[in-house]
Amino acid sequence: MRGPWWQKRLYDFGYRLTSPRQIIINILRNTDKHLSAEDIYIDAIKTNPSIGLTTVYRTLDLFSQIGVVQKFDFGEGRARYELTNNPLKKDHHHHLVCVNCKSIIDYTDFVNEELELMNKTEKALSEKYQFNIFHHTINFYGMCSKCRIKE
Amino acid sequence: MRGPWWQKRLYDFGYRLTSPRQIIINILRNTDKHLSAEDIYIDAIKTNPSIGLTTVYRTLDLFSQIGVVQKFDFGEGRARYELTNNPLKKDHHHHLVCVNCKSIIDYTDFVNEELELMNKTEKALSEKYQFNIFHHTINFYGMCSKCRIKE
DNA sequence: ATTCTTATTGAAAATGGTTTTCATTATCAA
DNA sequence: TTGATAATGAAAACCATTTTCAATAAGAAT
Ligand SMILES: [Mn+2]
Ligand SMILES: [Mn+2]
Ligand SMILES: [Zn+2]
Ligand SMILES: [Zn+2]
Repeated sequence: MRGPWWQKRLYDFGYRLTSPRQIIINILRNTDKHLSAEDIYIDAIKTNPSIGLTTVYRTLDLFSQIGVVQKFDFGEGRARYELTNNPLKKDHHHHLVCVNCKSIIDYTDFVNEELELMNKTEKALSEKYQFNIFHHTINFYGMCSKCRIKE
Repeated sequence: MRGPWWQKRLYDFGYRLTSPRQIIINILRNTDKHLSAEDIYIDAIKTNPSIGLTTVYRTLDLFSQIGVVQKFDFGEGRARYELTNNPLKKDHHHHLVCVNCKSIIDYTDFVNEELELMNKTEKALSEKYQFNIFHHTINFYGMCSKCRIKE
């Protein structure tokens, strides 16, 4: 049972360890950005030109389901993905989204206070509404400095 | 300058008051749900069968831009819309989303505490990252009681 | 009330991200 | 090494949303 945590995750769910899955994980491990399926595909074919975009979608779906990656929709008409435990990233963070150029900033300011409140809220909500809560998102939407200058 | 606030909004931006726009507003005024463009379209053609789905999309876009409606993406592959000042709804609220059946609950528990923290965070973020922040979202994702029973 | 400008509309076609299909290939337990 | 079957890639299908364009209607000017 040696190997990275995400391989254990695959194993536990009865999924196989394949080359495309390893390549995709490595791409996500080596970026601090929020990549789209196409971003990942373009990067992946540098390593193995025979990988299909379909497989990228399927893999990201699978990883989302077993909690290895998180899928986000910031309202640009395409999903973006982030490795759950990315060594290059701040651990738990929230997002600041530019509605104009769609750039995304990970922030951790007040994140401890946020988390404390979110935990309290989560507890109350799960009781009151009988919800089993898995995770949460906090997004701020606005306009970045670059976009404001251009206007 | 008489008339509802959203009509003033149209006027201020130089847009015209049209029949489809009135119909769509009325649909949103009379629901406490989070409607998709198609939901609205299906309801709209009951009042005026000649309305096109294209117009529904264009109208919702316009209303989003001038702040009359809020557009949400809960990760189902389609957008949902909510009137900004809906008399049937709690004023400022956040969302609880079932990842299985996609049902959405508006909650206001701890919303004052949340808002207070969000304001503080917003101030810090807008300074630190030179962002002009317009609005925010808080979503909890989980599984509703009905879906949990079925599993 | 009538005219005129142009914003708005509806139908049809196009777009583009994502999913489905299906025959082939690769993983891994036996 | 073998067999069962999970995973893959290419092509086609899907489907929410956008674009195009000619016809219509809102509302300012007359
Ligand atoms: Mn992030
Ligand atoms: Mn709501
Ligand atoms: Zn920007
Ligand atoms: Zn549910």
